[in-house]
Amino acid sequence: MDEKQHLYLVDGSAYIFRAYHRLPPLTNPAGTPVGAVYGYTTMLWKLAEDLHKADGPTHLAVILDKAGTSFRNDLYDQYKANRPPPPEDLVPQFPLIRDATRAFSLACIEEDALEADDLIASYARAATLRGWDVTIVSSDKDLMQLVGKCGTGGGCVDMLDTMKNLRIDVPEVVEKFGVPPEKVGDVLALMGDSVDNVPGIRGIGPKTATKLIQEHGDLESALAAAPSMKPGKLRESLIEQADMARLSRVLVQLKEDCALPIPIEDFALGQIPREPLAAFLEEHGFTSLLRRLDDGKGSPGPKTQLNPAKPENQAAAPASPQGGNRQPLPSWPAPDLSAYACVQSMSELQQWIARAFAARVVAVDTETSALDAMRADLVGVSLALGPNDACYIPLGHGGSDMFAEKPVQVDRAEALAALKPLLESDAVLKVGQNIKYDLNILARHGIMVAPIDDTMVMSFCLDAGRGEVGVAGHGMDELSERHLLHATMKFKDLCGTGKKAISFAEVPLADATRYAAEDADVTWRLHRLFQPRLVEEGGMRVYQKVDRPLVPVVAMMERNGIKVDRERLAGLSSEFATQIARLEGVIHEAAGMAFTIGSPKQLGEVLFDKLGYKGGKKGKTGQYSTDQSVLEGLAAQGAEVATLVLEWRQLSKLKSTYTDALQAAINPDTGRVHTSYSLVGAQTGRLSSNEPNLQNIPIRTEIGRQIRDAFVAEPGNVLLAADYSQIELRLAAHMADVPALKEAFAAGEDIHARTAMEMFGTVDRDTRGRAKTINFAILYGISRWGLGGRLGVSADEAQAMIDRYFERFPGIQRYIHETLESVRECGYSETLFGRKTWFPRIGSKNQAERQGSERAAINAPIQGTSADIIKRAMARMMPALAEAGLGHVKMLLQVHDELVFELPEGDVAAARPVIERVMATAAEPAVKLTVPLGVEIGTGLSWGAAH
DNA sequence: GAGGTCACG
DNA sequence: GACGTACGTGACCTCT
Repeated sequence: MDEKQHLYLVDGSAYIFRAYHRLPPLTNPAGTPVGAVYGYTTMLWKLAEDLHKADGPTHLAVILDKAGTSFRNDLYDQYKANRPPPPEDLVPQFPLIRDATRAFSLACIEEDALEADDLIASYARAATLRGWDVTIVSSDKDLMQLVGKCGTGGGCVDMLDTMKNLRIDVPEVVEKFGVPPEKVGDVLALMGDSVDNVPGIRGIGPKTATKLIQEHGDLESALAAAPSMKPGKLRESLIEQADMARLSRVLVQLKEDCALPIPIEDFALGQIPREPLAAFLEEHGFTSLLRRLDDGKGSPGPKTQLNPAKPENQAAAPASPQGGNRQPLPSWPAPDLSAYACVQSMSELQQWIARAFAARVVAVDTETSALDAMRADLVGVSLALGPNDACYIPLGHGGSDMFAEKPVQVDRAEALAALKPLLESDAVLKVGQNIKYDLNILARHGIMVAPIDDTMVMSFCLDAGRGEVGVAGHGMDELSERHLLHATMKFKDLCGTGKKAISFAEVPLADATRYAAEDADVTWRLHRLFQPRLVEEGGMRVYQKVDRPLVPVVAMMERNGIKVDRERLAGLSSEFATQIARLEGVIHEAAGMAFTIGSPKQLGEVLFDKLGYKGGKKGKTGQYSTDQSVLEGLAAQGAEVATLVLEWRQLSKLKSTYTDALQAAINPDTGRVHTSYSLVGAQTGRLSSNEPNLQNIPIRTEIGRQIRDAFVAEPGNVLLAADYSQIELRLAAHMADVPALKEAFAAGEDIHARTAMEMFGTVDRDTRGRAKTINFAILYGISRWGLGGRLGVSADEAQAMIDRYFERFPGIQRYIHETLESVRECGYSETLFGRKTWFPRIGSKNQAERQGSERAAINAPIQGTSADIIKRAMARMMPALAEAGLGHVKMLLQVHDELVFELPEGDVAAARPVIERVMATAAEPAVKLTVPLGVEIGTGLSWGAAH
């Protein structure tokens, strides 16, 4: 008949304490801490996966402690008396443990006046008597007394420690206690238990207790033998505290005859139903588990941070121009620069590290000798654990002046070795302001910092667009002044500027401590402010789902860098130089005088005053405009000089910005060019690239394209470029719900040709080009004058085209109207993933300003959604490649709708479909698009050849 | 430091 | 009646 029954008894209460201390302080979309719940959920998941395995559970119940006292308190009023209250952020998780258990449709047992251990012992006994095997899921040492117990029916007990993935049977117990399980109670009675406040015998620890029981067999024999022992402390303790030991023996004895509230048959496991489990996983943002549930595959996935899954439909917060300060400041003391510690010994450092482990959240900042994360040397590290509770650890001060005395510092390698476990611990959240920089600095020292939060990125998810025009608005100095009403020390005041500037390594320790520790302190405080705001204001979703996972990915791309062919660039530079010199001569001759061609002012005067060409002045500065369109106009009039100047400008631009600058940007250590991406640079959520900017390498002209050929792969490798095709138009078709455009994309049509057909009834080079212009005009927020100017038609004609467009593509006009209405009402626009961009000037009385904001507001959801999608693709890319055995493929660059990789030529065939799939499905499962995302992939020995 | 110009998506 | 006319960036140059 029946196969062997196997009952799993899960010690839930003990588990969540361990999970709490082992996992980072995660929160669910509602802001409730759920780190321990997550750990608990994954543990149940693992057990459920064993369901059909040979030794897996046929029956399972979770046993929980119920708050209150037990019979042991009647025996000993001090029992568990000195147990500290559970941590504040664990308390709200207790009820969620029951929810989680119910979500798995599992039984959950708790009884007043009974401890979980006693219920477990009683159930274990009942089951073994019936001949069932029992596995106790716990690592509690008290429960080890039960291991190996076999009932008359033939069932036996073992234990399973899911965290260490360890089976505990009799040999393991013997290894731990030196005695078999039935003697464990005697050992425990002697050694006591400080956590439960079981007294034991003072002065006797595990070693002595084990030895005594090994020698004498059991507690009573050991106590009886005491008078004949050799005189000493041990003998006296045993005699004097014999009663305490006997009391302890009773306290540690498990009660095996409790009434069983639910019969064991009721614990039978079936297939775990999808609901209510899916709803629970979704509610708490356990999306990786949710995905596995839907995949129906059980392999443990990557540990993911939590993501909200709910759309944000809360009422919009009133728009405030600066953002932030609506809530009162917490009652923190103002930053006190004299309160910070300078850590100059390993023992002090060890104390800070221990306290950081206990605090579980630590703000971290690194100080370096320069701003380039790929070249700078580490000079020091600062940590903050709370307001004014911060320190600076100098590691590389002094040294440039060989006569000056070097300040006392801990050895850098030793300090980093001590910091590494903290910085890499899953259980401690590391908070930084622009932590990507610190990630890169520390990665160069072999430390892979995780998990992280970034206050700069958090600020961006809250307040993008809110700062003054042209100001990034997410720098620490600004955030401190805006949110903490505190002016930070300025780097300039410490190190100076320009030629007189000194390295941070030369700053005296006292000043360096004040500056560096203040940064960490401020970062810690900002984190405390932003965390609840992200939840309340609905920014958590995009932060956790899109931006935070991207930080380490972008850091890695920056470290990867890309190889450029220096000789090729140098060749182009000298070619360009020759041409420029030749053109200069010709231009000066044509002008009849020598002048600075690169000066728009001088050029304007030469063209319009001296040579007498017709052209308008421009506004405020009273200066002639000489930009490309003006010069092209002159050239069309037959002005030879204009043509020459255009050519000169192109070559000067290419030489100074690219062929010269890129050679200088090659890192001497790596031989590659490492850009730096800003995650908060563009209001819409796009990345930006700087020093050097690798997002504007020429491609549109043949002469500029040669520069792309200088971006190359290492020998044996190729570059692979993967582009989203027309992603913004596709998103516009989806978001505005335009049937004709959606059909065209679904059918894989040439979208500009389709537009031309709809607009003009015919497709040729001319109408397709005009249609393309109109399509872009739509994305950018259209005006009749703007479109007319671009197409070279009157505003009235342009308006007629716009009307026709709206007619042929219904949905667009509605989208524009609804977007603007919503922005006027809420103050911000939103992407499909919930990224907000604020438009404080949408209601401006200045028409130009207001209309500018309106155009930007029409564009932001589209451009921003596109940015969200490629960011999601980037975050998923390396895990997906690694799963396909392609973990060595390097992701190098992102250019808004393009990703560039470097990989061995032989791996192209394998990598191509993975990259294609990750990019094409990047919106899922959060957003279901009604248009396909097209991805085009090319490879070659150079970036130019990969297109 | 501002303004003009132009490289990219 | 004038405004100034496409969205988003960053780098380089000149001139104050």
